[in-house]
Amino acid sequence: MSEIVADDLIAALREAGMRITGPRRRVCEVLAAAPGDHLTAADIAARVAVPVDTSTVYRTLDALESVGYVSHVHMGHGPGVYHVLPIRPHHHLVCESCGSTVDVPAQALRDAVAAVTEPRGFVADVTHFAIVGRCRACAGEAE
Amino acid sequence: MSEIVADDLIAALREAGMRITGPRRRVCEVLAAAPGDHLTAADIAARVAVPVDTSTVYRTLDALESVGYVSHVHMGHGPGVYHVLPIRPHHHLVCESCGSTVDVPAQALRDAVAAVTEPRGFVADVTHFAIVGRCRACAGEAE
DNA sequence: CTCTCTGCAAATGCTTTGCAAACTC
DNA sequence: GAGTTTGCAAAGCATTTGCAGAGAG
Repeated sequence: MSEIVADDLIAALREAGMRITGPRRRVCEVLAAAPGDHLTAADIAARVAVPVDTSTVYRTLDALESVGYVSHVHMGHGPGVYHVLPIRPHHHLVCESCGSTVDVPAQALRDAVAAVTEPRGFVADVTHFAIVGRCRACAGEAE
Repeated sequence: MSEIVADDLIAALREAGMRITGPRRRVCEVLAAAPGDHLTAADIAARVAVPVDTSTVYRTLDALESVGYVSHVHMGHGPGVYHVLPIRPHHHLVCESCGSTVDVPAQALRDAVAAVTEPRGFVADVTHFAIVGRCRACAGEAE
């Protein structure tokens, strides 16, 4: 029941007064089928059953984001990744060397970040950017 | 004496076996003349006395980065920014709304980030990405 | 039937690359 | 001179936009 299905996304779009089309449905299906994944727009375009134009993928992701069901994160240097909003917001640790990623609960850092940003009146969106560095394996190799 | 001057950067390039050329010297001068600034490659190209090609600016920044004198940060959605390595590493708070940035000492967050990443063997480079959100002024307007 | 959405193609913005000529050492 | 470095032009990505036609409501 806490699992998000394609129809939830579709419903949200409909409630926002948007039209339900084949391409949008297909993008929603891909997203719902990959609950924990972080997909690029190109990934989504590649997984869709019937081809959908990249621009449409972006437009659909924007729509889902505006409706609050999807968020995107900027990883290292590559393309941005999108995923259905997790129940628990999380950070992304991206290895600069091998590109692997690890998720960690956002709550772990939220307080620390707030302690730094709040005195300055800054409201941080801590999950919007990745923390880059080196994973255990690559950090080991380096030295 | 703790102030970095263009010649320090030049010297570092020379020590790394690189050649000292007019364009490189000019990029170094711009960087040294803006100690606290975060400049895009285009900013640097614009500030240089005699025109330097953008690709050369990037190549020079890469060189300086490899020598350890410069670092770059990815801000919100726009271009990356470069600056001479500060004595004290810092985070960048970028307002998604107005684009303003605030620097905060990295040390404030280092421990908190380490607490989250170290158990996973991840060595974070916390200053490489900006923390995005809304500055006091824009956060106020929003509501 | 109206208004939104799609696909295509082209444009954009940032950054990188290939290459011949210019310049350092 | 030998080997880097430059400027230029072009390519490379990721993403956005204009527009005419297709499709949803």
